[in-house]
Amino acid sequence: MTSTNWLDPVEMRLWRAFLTSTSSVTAALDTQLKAATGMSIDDYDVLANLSEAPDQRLRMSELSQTVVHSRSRLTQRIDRLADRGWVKREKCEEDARGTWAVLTKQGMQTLAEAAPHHLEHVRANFIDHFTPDELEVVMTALERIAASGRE
Amino acid sequence: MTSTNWLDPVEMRLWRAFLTSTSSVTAALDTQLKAATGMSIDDYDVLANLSEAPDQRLRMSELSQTVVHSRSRLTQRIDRLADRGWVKREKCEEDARGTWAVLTKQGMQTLAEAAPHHLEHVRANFIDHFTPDELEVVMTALERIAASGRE
DNA sequence: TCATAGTTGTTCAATTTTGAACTAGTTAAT
DNA sequence: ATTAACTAGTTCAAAATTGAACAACTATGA
Repeated sequence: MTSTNWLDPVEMRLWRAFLTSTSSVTAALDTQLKAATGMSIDDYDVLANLSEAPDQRLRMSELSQTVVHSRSRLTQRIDRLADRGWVKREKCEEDARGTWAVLTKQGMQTLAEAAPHHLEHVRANFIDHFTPDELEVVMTALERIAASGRE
Repeated sequence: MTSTNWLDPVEMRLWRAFLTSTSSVTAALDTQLKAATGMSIDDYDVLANLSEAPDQRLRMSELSQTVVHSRSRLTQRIDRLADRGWVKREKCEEDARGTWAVLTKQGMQTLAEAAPHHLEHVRANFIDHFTPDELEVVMTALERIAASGRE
């Protein structure tokens, strides 16, 4: 630990704004999504990531990294999504320890129905608050942060 | 709902970066804070907000807004913080329905010990990844988002 | 003044998350 | 070839969160 611990006022404002914007955007979208579809924002996130993966499937461990879930948390989320028929598990041939999480037809359809509604809310609660210039800068910076978390 | 639902690629990257950076920064700091002090990042957030409030106290409802917790979630967090002796409740004179959450001496001290360590991690995981220019832009934008959530 | 509506905070049961322990399979090194 | 170390995913009990229901109080307005 160095001695330059303290945040100056601007840094503190950034940090606070990050914490608060994070929580409030997530909470708003979660509420809206649950009301409209019964799924949480984390459920949506899982389905959306699977839908874009080759063959609509990802290994449990890779998925757990991209949605930033602990392994057990993802196991149980996939259990619930499988109960609803939106996702299924398949054995992994290349590595007998592994499991694929696979988006089902029904999951794809549910996602397709949910998406326009949800993205509209993403716009309203988040995207529309940026100017085009800000959008570029914030995206670049947050991508750097996100990447640093994967090191 | 309008028909301009879909996000263009840049907007989508911003949204993804926000989701991922959010989760991974929070998760990293939470782990570090728990290891060092036994408190979660949400606990820290409550203590920090109380410490800066007049008289080191806030009404439950106000605190629940600033830390973006549901009322019941805050009730139970304060229960736990009170069990540890870091916070206490006091009846509110002006409004007999109300309760003050008050930071105790011991809570103040615990926070003071945790802060340098924690803020160092906030730097390492978040602040240090921005250039000075970005910092300004991102702060302004995220403050706008945070404010929109309080409307 | 009285009723209605709204606010504050808590409680409770159901759901979800956490984190350590575990099984099973793979990799690497000697 | 064995062994040791590592990785993938699940299980389980404890802890935390959710959201609806509730009791107590305050504000509004006819």
